[in-house]
Amino acid sequence: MGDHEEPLWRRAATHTLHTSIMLKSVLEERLVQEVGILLADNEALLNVAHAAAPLRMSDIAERLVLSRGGTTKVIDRLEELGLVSRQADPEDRRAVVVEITPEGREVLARARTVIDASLSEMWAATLSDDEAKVVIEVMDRVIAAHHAKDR
Amino acid sequence: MGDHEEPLWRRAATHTLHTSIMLKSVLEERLVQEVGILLADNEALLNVAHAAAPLRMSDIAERLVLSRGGTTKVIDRLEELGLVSRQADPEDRRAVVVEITPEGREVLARARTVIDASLSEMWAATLSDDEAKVVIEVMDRVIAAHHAKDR
DNA sequence: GCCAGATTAGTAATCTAGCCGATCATTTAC
DNA sequence: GTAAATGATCGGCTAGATTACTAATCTGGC
Repeated sequence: MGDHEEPLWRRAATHTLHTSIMLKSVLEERLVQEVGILLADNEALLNVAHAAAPLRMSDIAERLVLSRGGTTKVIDRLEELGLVSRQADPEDRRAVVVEITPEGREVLARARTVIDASLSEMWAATLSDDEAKVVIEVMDRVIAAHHAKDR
Repeated sequence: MGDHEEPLWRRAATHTLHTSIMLKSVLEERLVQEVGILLADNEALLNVAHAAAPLRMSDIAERLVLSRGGTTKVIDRLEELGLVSRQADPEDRRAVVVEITPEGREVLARARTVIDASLSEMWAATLSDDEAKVVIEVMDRVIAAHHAKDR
């Protein structure tokens, strides 16, 4: 059985991917049932809520790693629910900026509660602070490596 | 800015999720273009190829964290391409077992090359062996915590 | 300055992967 | 032997990708 010789970084990557697939399915199920939004919707709301400056559609697409067409649909959905509003960008009349509404902030708070409950079951008691720090730093570096690559 | 007080395990989880979203989009793009299969197809092939005993549809569904209906479609696709074959399970006539074909093994080898190339760019030089071990172990424990939960 | 072509932002239309529910066949439990 | 449970598939549905399109902005030559 010792003929595999799989590099550690490969196993780290595939385990990360596999864990996230499971994680996504758990979070999405609870979010849909208890809050009525999708995980992508929550991500979009989070970004819109905490951005330093109002975000344009393409900014959101980039942050969510989503196509532009897909982003239009996400914001359509959120606007329909009254959780965000589209505004014309005064600086560029092609662009649309998205802002969160008070209702959006409420939903975001509820989503946070649900997600925290799910995550704490699976993560809180499962890793030490030191391990968490390593994971955070590794993930940051991988993202950075990716962004550095396609420049 | 110190009012956030976000727990480390939460950041670890969300960073993991975000990294995986990016990772999945990169891998899928290359796999589709260079090998002509999806990431889920590759996962299914991998499982079928390396299982100790032939896998049934529901086994595959569980391992891929996929619905049964979705699994039927994945195997339909792979069978259409001649990469796997369905066999009647002699032990349970309701069940279907899936086996990989020689062509499937070839495609799997090509997929591995493509995935390794992508991953090594982003991961190999990015984390030490010790860090990789921490990531692997944490991910294993999270998966275990999940499985323990819904029992 | 100013106009033509190239580029960029967003949307709309169409397509596909995968989820859910219903269904059929087989197996297990009583 | 009948009822409940399980394995797989099929049909319909939705999220998101892709492509085509419109409107606005940028760029280079004059």
